[in-house]
Amino acid sequence: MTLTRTTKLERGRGVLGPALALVHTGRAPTRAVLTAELGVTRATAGAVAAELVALGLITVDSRPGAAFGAQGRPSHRLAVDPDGPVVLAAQVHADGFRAALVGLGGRIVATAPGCTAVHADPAQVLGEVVEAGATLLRDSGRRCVGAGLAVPSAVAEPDGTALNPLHLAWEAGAAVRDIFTRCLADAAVPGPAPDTPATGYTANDLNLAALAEHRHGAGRGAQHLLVVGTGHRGVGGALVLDGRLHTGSSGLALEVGHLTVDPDGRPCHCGSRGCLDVETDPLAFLEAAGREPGPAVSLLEQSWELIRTEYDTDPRVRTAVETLIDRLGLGLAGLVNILNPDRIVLAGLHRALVERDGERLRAVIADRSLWGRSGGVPVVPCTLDHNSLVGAAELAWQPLLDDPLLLGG
Amino acid sequence: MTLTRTTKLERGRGVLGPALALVHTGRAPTRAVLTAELGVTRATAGAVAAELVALGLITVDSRPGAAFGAQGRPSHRLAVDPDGPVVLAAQVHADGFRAALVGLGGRIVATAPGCTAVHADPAQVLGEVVEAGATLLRDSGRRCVGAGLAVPSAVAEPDGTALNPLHLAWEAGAAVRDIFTRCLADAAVPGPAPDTPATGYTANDLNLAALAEHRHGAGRGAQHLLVVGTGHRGVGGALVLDGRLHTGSSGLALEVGHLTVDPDGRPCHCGSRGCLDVETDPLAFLEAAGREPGPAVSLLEQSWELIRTEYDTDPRVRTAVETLIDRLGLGLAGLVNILNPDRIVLAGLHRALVERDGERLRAVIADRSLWGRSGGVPVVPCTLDHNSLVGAAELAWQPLLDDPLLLGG
DNA sequence: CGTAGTTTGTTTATCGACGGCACAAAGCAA
DNA sequence: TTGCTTTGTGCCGTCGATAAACAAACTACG
Repeated sequence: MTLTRTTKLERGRGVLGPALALVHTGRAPTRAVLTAELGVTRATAGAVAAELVALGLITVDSRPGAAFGAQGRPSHRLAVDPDGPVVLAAQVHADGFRAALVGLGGRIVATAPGCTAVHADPAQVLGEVVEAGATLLRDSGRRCVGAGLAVPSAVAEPDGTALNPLHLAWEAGAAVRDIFTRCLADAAVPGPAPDTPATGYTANDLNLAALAEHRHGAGRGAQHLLVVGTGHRGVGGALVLDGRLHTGSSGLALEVGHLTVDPDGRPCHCGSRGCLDVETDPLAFLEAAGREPGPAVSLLEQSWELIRTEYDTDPRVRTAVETLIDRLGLGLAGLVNILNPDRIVLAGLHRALVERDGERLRAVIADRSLWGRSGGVPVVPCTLDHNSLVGAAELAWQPLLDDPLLLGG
Repeated sequence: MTLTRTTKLERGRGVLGPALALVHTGRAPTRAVLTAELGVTRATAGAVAAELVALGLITVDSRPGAAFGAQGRPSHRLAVDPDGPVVLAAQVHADGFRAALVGLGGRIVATAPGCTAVHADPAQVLGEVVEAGATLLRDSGRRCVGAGLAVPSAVAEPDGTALNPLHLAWEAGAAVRDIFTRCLADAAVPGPAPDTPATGYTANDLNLAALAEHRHGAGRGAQHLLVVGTGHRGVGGALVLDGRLHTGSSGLALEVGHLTVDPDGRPCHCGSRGCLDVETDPLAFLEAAGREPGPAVSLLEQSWELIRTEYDTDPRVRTAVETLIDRLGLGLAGLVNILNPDRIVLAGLHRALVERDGERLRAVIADRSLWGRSGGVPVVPCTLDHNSLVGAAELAWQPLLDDPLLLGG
């Protein structure tokens, strides 16, 4: 008696994760492409796709007429299941927070507008954040398989503490990841395995923005992606290597804010002068443009608005843009010499700078980097809305992208 | 009739490579440890070890009395086979070159002393290098399974051209890897597969030194290893991430020589002032110590000698050491902020600096790096002789470490 | 209009690496 | 001695994946 009928649906454990990742990032529109990308046979790719469909993660559009292709038998389109599970993503920032449900493919399914709730106690803030997310979940009626949080602070690994949550009035070293995890358990937010509470994945917001841009935005396809950007104050960096966030040995890599870009520049709290941090952030821009800075929280919006409306009319604005581009270019050149990225994506105020005068920025980088003359790194603005939020969702998806069978296989 | 006797010796394709790497780096002294490190069952580990023995790569010391262990059944020692295959490793530098045969475990089996042969034509130099290696091979009568070359120049990927072979009188952009491969074919130096010529793996000497130190020297066990060091002139860096050399998107990463460490310092050919390159190399040291620099080629030896003999007697030497340590510390702090390594290994002149006053260096780094106060990165001198040579051998071993069955399975 | 050619998808048989388990071996501790 | 602990091996099952043949769906072209 050999009734070993366990095959067929149990297939593809090893390549199941990579296959889901390919559909998730839009790099596998059909099973044929999936076959090539995974380097497996058509049989395997077909079985894997069937398994992912059975798990409710992707769809195969088999309707007659939906097939497409130039020659030979047409393909059926592979896509993320729009009715599939979601993750709870959240971002806290100086203005308050934002919670959202995010599906595979980085699609934001529902979002609760940012509520103002700056409070010195992280447990209270994260409690409200999770509560808002849980409400979204209940209203949507969808299955939740994880949760991720973006914070405006360096996050130490592997303990998940926030080292410098300057804008949140939290104490340095707050155990954000543990607190977030506890809040998720209190609100009974489930993780990938049914009926077990979600782990509270947490990371720095710019790091997560980088991850999101790499998978769904301006960083797609880059092997060594460098992301640099400002928030309201200061400058942060992130590196995505071979598709994974590089956070260094203890989560503190890419603290690029204190590269010297002007030996005679402003004094910085780090003790040096002319750091990237104080020379290319919104405050420095407003000063260079001769504008009175408004409330700290909206310095970034104020700078954006200024560049958008007065770049062509006010020469001081144009000069300020050029000054910041020169400083930023110097800093990026230093990073290019050390990291040798194949693409640079800029966020925050820096995004506006590259949008306004990308040629000047690229020229400065090429001129000041050692090997710049031969080639030159592409420097592009980021393209995703809410990239930190989408990045937080990526963090939550990761266990499933590593092993989709966690769902219930 | 089911005579499917193909099992048993064909076992362990997937874990064979990692297993060899563990024995190669000395992290698997017994099959029991191998079992734990690989995360497989004892049965698999045993079969894998037997396979590696059959391939002639490792030995299991089964002699009675050679077993050891605290409790329970004693273990037999696993070791690299001292009579196993070797690779041809070579290094070219300003003084000439050195060729060697290197066995698994980074053991130098035979070496030809450096001959002086600085010539403007890389093909001629590499021809002599390979000839010397081939002679060593013939004399030893051992099986050769690959070849690696270390050059004092940035090597561009994936084309393998030398971008700045300053000390070799070669033209920039020389196709070193191709030339090396051709010389190997001319001399009939075999690669891993029998009777097929070796590929001429080539990389920067400091990068290879870093790889060697990570696998067999001061960098063992580090996950994020930063190596910085000088040659005769200039400063180079290298990063080993999760056991693999990180060379950036085109082989040009870790060009750390042009970090600014003294805004008022010496002018550098890069256009800036006070670069790490010109502030912490042997020439800068000799100047700071008030010594007349000798012939450029031996500036490093001259500096070493000076530190060894006059550090305790001549206050100018001590001051020069401290000055360079302060400058180097500033540069390393910048790198720590960007890369967040868990260990730093110093080579060349920098090795002597950390040996003389490591405390001062660590203090400077901790003081100038953002998160230095909480922890502090271990900074240690390199420990291997001829680490670039051993690193070149690692490059040659790599295909076999990825799949030992290349040998003839 | 029909046939050839091309590419996609599925079915079936089989392979091979590894895990599980039972058992044997080799030392130490009473 | 008799346990106890740890190491090493033989046997079989299982699971992920391949290979190869077949089937399907469309284009190109005479």
